[in-house]
Amino acid sequence: MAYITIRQIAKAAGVSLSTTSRALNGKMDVSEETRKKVLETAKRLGYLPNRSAVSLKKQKTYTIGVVVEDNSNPFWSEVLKGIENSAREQGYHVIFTNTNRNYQNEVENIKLLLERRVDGFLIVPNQEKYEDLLELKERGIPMVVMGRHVENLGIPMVYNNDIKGGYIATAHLVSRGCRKIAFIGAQPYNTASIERCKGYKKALREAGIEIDESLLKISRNPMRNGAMEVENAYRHMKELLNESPNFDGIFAYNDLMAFGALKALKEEKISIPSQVKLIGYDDIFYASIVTPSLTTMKTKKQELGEIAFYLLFNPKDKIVLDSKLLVREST
Amino acid sequence: MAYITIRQIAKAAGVSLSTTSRALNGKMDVSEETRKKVLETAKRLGYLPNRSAVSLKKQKTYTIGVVVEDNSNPFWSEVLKGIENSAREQGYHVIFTNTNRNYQNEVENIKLLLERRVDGFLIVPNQEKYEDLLELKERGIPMVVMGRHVENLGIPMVYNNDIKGGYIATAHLVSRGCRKIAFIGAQPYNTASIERCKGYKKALREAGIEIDESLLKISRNPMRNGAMEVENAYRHMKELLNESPNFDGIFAYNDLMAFGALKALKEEKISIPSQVKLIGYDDIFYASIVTPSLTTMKTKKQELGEIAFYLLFNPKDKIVLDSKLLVREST
DNA sequence: AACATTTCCGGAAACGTTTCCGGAAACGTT
DNA sequence: AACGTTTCCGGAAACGTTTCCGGAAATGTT
Repeated sequence: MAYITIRQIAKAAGVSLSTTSRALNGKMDVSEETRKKVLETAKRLGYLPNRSAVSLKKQKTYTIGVVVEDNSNPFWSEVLKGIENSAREQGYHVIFTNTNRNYQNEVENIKLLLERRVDGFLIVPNQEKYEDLLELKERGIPMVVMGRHVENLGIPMVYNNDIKGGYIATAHLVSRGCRKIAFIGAQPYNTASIERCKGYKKALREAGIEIDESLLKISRNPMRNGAMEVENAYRHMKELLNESPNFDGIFAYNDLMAFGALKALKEEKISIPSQVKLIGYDDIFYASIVTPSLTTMKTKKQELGEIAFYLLFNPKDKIVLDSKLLVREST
Repeated sequence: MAYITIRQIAKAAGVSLSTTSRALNGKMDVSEETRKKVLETAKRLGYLPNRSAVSLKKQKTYTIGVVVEDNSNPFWSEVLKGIENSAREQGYHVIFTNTNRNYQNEVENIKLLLERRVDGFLIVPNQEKYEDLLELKERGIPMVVMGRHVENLGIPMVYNNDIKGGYIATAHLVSRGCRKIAFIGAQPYNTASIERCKGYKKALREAGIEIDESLLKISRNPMRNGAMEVENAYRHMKELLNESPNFDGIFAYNDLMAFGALKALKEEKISIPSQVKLIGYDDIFYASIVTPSLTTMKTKKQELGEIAFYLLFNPKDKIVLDSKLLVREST
């Protein structure tokens, strides 16, 4: 039941507290003989250092806090996995928290993680408000923004080259013969969505296709989780089918939204890819499972997490990742 | 940069350390007047209690450790979400760790969480070895086993009624006219898989169908993540199609494995549900997305997590959850 | 007015570590 | 043999809290 303390080891091994500590921590000021004795009794008694005490003394918790919008979204699950892998390698633990895309939750989560004195923050900001991040920066706590491109904040970030990705995706649809391409976006403040849309427009311009605002759909509804993303895209698609059904291609913000579009198209018996071509973004695992399998932009997910962790202690301005076109049946 | 301590508040408010602490913690031995003064200065200085110090003193960390096989599996993602929701409500944080179904990782993760002095463990044991759990129990630390049925360990658990679920799933296939039903299982030591198989056999016996061992597939390969589950099921399916292709129904251990089966069937141009009917288990979100949409046993996922958390501090022998048949296009 | 009770407060110890500092013993150098 | 170095060790303070305890002041009781 009760944990063994360093003091008990000291007594059992017949040496002082400080010597015990030094022995356990591999410091130099201790003879080989006593070190062995201490290590042996520590093992025998089943000693496990109390990290709270160590943290208090060393002013370092070996814990990092992650604030993400929705961990049940497979994209973020993968990122999380990358973070956890890197963290474990370096002796860190991860406390992760969900915001469900709510600013107040974000603020609250950050506060609680500050009480834990985490050594760093990995954050996906999810509103257009950044006061909380700036306050964090003010405190001088290491932090990095993941998956979003927020300029002029002076906070290190790692994100996708979404403009380029959006461009490639759209150009691919064009190369497949599409001329009336719809874009189904996320919330208006989501930088990834904004930039994918920029890339989309660029590709259209280059192809000499006029941009049709009625084919642009931006989500204004909340999207607290993956199911709601699918649902939103589904609704957008239904609207589009009513309002201006003469499109021949769809670029969805991400795979989840592509799935929603897919569902709507299937219901209307519109065949893919012959009548309409569809491309998603992220290449979450299920993109290869659905029928027709989804053409998408493959992003680096675990790498994103790993790089984010790395950046925490080796800050750079930003690292931008490229995504790759992955052609499947839907285009 | 530096954090405010209780001592600084005391000085700023002109009261003693102990009074400050009492004021902040809502203890009774402090007048309304001084309490207000203390609270106000604490707020003004931006005080955030140091949880390491509190933990050390109170011998309680308000942290629980979760040890799970693979957090990127949507089933566990949902469970995790349930855990996190309950935990946050009660002022707890969650540190979760992945084992990738490796016993050594499990042991290592538990050890590190013990160093953190977590107040409780939520565990998905993933091998047939339970020494580590028993040792944990010995220590008297609250723990509960999730999603697995391990008898005679004296450890509280919450899991699915898999025998019943397997029975219902199989009976459903029978009621749809299937007579030659294959079972695609997980690893031989996975209690959930074992019990679903038991239910499967029971349903067959009751229907007067002889059990054909050649239609039983148990995974012996590692399944470190979701992709490998799909892959394994895919391989099983291919084998089955070679060895004894005269089946007309498939019961897969879970939805991921059902997806793998689906893929193989599609490749062989076997039409579902007309030629072969397919049922999965769990009702992960993507079951409704694939084509044909997947009939499955809907399990309580977030509830599982919530109950597991509840059980930690209100131990019962066990809680068994029922699953519900959800008929979709694949049967 | 004397006493008992209640209300409020401060001092100090404790939680389990790490680390600074000083000193004893052993060794090497002349 | 006297000195300076090196090696090893223990005492004690500190990290930021909570809580026990004793006591002063205020209040109530007769």
